[in-house]
Amino acid sequence: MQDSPVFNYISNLSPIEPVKSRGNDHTFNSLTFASLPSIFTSPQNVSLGETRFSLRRHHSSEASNSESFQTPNPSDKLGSVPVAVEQSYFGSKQSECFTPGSSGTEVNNAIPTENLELAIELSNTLKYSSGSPDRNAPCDATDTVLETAATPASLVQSLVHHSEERHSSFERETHLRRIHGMEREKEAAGVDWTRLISDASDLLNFDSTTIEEGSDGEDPKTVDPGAICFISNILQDNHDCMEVMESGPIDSSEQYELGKFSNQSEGIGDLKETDEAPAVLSRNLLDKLNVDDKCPKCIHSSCKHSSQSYAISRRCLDFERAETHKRKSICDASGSYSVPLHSNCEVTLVEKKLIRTTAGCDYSSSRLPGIGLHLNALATTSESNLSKVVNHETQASESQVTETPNSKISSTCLTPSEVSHDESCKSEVHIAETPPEACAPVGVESDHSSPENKRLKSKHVGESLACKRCNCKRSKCLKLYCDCFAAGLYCIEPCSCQECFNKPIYENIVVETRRLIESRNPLAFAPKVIGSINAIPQFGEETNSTPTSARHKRGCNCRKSGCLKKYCECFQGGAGCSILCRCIGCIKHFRLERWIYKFLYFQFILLLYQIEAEESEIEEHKSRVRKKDATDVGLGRVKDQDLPMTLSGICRPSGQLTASFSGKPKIFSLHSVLSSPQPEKHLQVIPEEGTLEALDNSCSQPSGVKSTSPNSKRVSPPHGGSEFGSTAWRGGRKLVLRSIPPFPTLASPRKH
DNA sequence: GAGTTTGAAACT
DNA sequence: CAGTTTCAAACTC
Repeated sequence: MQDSPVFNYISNLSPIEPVKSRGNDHTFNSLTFASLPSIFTSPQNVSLGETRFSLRRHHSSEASNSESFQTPNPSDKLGSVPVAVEQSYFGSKQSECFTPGSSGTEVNNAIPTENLELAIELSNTLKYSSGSPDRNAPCDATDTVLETAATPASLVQSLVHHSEERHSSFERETHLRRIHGMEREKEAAGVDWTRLISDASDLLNFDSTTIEEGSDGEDPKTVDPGAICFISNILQDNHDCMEVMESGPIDSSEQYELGKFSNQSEGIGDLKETDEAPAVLSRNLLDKLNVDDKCPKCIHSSCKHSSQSYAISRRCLDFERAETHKRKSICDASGSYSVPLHSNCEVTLVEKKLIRTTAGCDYSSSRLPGIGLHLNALATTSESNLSKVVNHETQASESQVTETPNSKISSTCLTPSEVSHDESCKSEVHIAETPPEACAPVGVESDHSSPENKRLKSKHVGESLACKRCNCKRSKCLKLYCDCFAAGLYCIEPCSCQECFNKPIYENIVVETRRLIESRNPLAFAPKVIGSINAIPQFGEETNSTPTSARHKRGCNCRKSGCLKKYCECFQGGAGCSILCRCIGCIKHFRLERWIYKFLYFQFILLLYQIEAEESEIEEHKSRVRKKDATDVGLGRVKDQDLPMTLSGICRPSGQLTASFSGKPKIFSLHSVLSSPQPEKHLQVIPEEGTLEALDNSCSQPSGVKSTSPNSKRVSPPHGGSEFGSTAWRGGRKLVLRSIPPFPTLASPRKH
């Protein structure tokens, strides 16, 4: 094929020049036009770049870790993913009850770095471990993959525990060296580890092409949303799992956790909890991540645990820091130890425990009176569920949930994601009880200096994700403008809002307003970013290779930001833009678009190839006809088959209308193009300004047969066109690439 | 820190 | 439903 003159001709064309887009700009983005060879790349090839990216990221974080270990620098951003991961899972350590000015500062700086690396290792490893859909059990001893995952996991556990115990830096270094050693082993493992990274890159499915295309050698921190997406993806997997299991009973492991922790909290005390917590963290994290792909099959505890952990993690983003902040206060007040919380069960129970144990001890002067329940949770709260989950605290729970104006609990920090969880996993309702400080990011004191708040907020917004600290002035925090209100949260002390009505004392107003808004838009308070690909079935997406892909529920409408700034809700939510987006100039648009580009380009090549073939055939036929005409001159006989310009000469029966990529590209009729329904707005073929576009305009006749003259004579094509134009008119035929069939039919060629 | 830009939400 | 206004966050200087 490559030796054919057609290909030589095609190779001389240059139809893939960057084109000026029009209309829906993200539809035709030159950046996604692949070179010819890449047309035939499989989705796996697409992920190669992601793999490279992931590797790059991996090494980058690795280097950063080493460096950070030697010279702990709290201001070091350490890359984007690490920050998010670290802070989501290990952030609580940063605000432990270190004595100010003590040597703990150094430890405090170093530990998160370790955890950071561990988190990366863990995420990659566990993602890998979840990559096999055949796995039924999380602890299959024969699964070497899982073994690979388990080893660093145990190390993580060990390390976290060590860090919790504030071991010496030498010991930490030893562990780090062990990790690095393991990593080298894994790298030596070769293919499997590469797959792991590749899968992890899929996990980091925030469209890494942005980085690849736009910035070689650019600082990884530009991909902050990826960190968010990373977490979201992890969590979403569990969310998916949770959805499968949403109506299941509370499983034994949960009860076990509950009971265990309850026993701890009741029988052993804070000190014990402190010692156990890091290990619990590790286990929970591992369990959560390990169950990623088991969900469809498992009816076991891991799933429930997973669903819990999802909420845990999201909640950890909110709570851990605040929790430590609160605990710090407790420490200051009572001298007790901090209790890192990493499970929602634990959160709940320890929350309650703290409430109980600190009853009468007003550890936070900033607490607001009122209920601390998410509004959605309020609507869906079931006493039976409450009693089911926390039957040992039924009384307290219900009283707090229903109405506790004098409760020490005042506010809620359920994330939007949890809103959905409230409905599907009502066993978590009890977790809604949260102290108001829960929304305050760690390290941010609850002062009211608005600018500082603002700055710090922007600094930590990617870290804490759901900690809304609004600054509303006119909306009274009763409109969706208000992040707190939109997230279903009451405004709390760190908020700098004015004339705020989004407070428990105005509960009726808040509820009523919510109801009003929900009447207009039932999904107004739903999570803006949904992470499951199943939530938005999309054509062309590699559903098999992409486990999850966060998407904005409505898509963005960005025009100027290129969807690369936080103005973009997709970007902000760590989600790649999707087919739902109406954004203009988005350079990181959903991979579907790239798929379309490739498809169109391939179509175009096939079309040219066919034209060339037909052309030679026609020329041959013409020569024969001329000879015949020479003999029949004067008779004026003109046969229809002698007119290649008629529709019949161009088109083929629909049975031949195939865009099949297999077999010889013999017939790719324009019939489907010409007779296609109203072309989709953003699927018009506009490879080059002034060429096809002009053709498009000139060929807007629905029949598309104007190329035949009234007297059945060939119509001379216009001259002087571009390469494509000349091609389009070659042989006296006008090629009308007015549109392509609607994409769904493209996605399923069997329909043709 | 003030002013500008941006895009979602709200409104018409 | 489309266009406009309002709003608050993000961003710039």
